[in-house]
Amino acid sequence: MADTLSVVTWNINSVRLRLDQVLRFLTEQQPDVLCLQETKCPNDLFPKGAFEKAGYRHQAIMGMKGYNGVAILSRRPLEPLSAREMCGKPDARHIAARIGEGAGAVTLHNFYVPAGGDIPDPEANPKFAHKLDFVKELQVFSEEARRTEPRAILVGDLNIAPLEHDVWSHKKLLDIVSHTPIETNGLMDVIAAGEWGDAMRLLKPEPEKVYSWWSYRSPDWETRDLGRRLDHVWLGRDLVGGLQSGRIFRETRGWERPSDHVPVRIDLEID
DNA sequence: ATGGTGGTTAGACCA
Repeated sequence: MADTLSVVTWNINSVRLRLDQVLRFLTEQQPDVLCLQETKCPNDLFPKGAFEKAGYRHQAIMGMKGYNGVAILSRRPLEPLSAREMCGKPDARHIAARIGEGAGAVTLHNFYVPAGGDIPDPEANPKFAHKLDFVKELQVFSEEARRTEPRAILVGDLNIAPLEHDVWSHKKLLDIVSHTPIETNGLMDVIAAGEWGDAMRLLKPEPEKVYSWWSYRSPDWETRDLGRRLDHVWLGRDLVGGLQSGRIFRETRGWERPSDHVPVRIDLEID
């Protein structure tokens, strides 16, 4: 019998400040699973009860004070898996869970890759060096996942727009952190190592422009449309064939006091 | 070449 799983990834940039927006989105769209990044919320202050009331009783959270933070909210039972300390730092950039049981189970990984600062030089900018180290570690992780977790899904704010049409101007952004060749090549190596299927690009191949983020610093984001695709859903090789549909909820960027990222959703047949 | 905006949390730090 066909079982469809809907998964959304959304960098919310403070889950407490935008709790009403998350609840509105969940009420309207009712995805099975919502993966959040940049919750900026210690675990003991996470608004668990509000999400439970909305039907998302099953939660795996990994937060810290002030920065970063990831969470998985689910209407289906989930088994929390151990969160990884990427680059040896306990900085709440990964969480994982298993959803479903037996042969139909999938493993879901939610990552928040470091943004990397402004200067695209690892010698001059330790934040960029950290980002490159993180991507290398993601490659090692993906090789392992390909061998041991073929029914895996990797989502998150990866802070890299890997393809030419993942940004508003490929040429103008080649020196801009998130689209430099060292980052985009690194991310393509991660995809190759995991044999991941890039779900949104399977549905909307190049040269269609696809964005999930618009800077706060650009006024008239909607008309100028200087976006980038920083948020990703990747499917392990045993899941790619089940991909049904996807959507990017661009309209949430126009909500009052929005996140600079918008939700990205995929619907997937898992058995 | 620069500065533009936003969140956390109380002066920077991060995006």
